[in-house]
Amino acid sequence: MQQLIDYINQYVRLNEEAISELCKLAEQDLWNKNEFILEAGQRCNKIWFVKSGMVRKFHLFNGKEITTWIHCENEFFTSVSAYFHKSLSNEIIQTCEPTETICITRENSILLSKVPQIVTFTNILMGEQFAGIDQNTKEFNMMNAREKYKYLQKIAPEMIKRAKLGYIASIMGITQETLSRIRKRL
Amino acid sequence: MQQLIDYINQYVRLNEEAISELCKLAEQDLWNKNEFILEAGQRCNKIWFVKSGMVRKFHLFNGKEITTWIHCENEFFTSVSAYFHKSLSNEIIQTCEPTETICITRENSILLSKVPQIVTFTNILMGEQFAGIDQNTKEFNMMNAREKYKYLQKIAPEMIKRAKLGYIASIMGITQETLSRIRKRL
DNA sequence: GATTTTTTTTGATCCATGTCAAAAAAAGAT
DNA sequence: ATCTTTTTTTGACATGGATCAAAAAAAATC
Repeated sequence: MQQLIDYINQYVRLNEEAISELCKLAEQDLWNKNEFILEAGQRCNKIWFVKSGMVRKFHLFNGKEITTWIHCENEFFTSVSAYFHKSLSNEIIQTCEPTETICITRENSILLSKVPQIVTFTNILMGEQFAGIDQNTKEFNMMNAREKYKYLQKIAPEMIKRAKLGYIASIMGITQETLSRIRKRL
Repeated sequence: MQQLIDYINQYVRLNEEAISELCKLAEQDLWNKNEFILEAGQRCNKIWFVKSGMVRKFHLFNGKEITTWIHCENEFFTSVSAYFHKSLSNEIIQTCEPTETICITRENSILLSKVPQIVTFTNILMGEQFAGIDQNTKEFNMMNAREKYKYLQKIAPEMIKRAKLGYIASIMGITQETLSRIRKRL
């Protein structure tokens, strides 16, 4: 739990009370490799934080798995569309390694919104993520495969080091054969 | 101003007081075709609503204009990264047609956060936009040029009808020659 | 540590999209 | 209405990345 507190402390100063509320309302989980944290068709009422390990978000398209992102230590993740639209998820979230997560449910997040520092943090986080996705989309669309790879190396080095070739290729929207060739003559 | 109120009313019920606050704090502007609403290097402390007309967001990359999105009537726009990071904008926002906008400055948005319905609306809007971008990114990355075009026709028909070929091609990350050919044999 | 399964690499070929150049069409200016 | 500028279309050719198949390497299992 300390790890989440440290992370939030980078953005806002949490006092005793805020920390105790957080400890009361955040839930820790332990997952094996390849376990499903969220399956398609489920509702998604949680936002998770990766304490250790790595998780992959993907969906099925014409029977094939399309990986959209991989989250490593100290990142938050959820099915953005299912969480915010309160709809059934078409995204699947699965661990890639043995993983420890900390999660806040929607209910608890409402309770936490009585703690001003948490609200501030949530707003900052939201803005960051929003701006981040906006940025990535823009950049990505204009890049060829090699440029995309270099960009990912810069913004997500852990993912590039640890994730399977096929997953990374899927995120980039190219085949794994092409990614293999790019890596060879980089 | 009524148009903005109507729009917000689709999501939350605004009472007399909320409406009067909004009218006091929202600013209307009129722009000619091709005017710059936001230039590169400026700070961006506003969120705009398109009352009529059309605006284009783009940035420069190797001296070339890369269009990232075009907003039509009843859409909100801002430089997401500059607004949320409070940084200098690398995005440029320009009108494509004579355009009427309504904007809320950051200061006024803080004042408006005393009106609970507005806060609710802001949160909903934020979630929508976030989920929307997330969705688009995912979809787009896996599509070929023709599929992207069909997708845009579905989610942004006005833009496809009214915007210049070159702008749309840029959003799609393809050349305008290719888009011209796609349109021909669609 | 040998065997099976999964993942990555390599090769050959094909196709979608890019590039460059020029013509045609449309929009804007006088 | 005519002329000029901008935008869109068309053609010829080049190329990045896809596809299919198979080999090599790495990881998991017994």
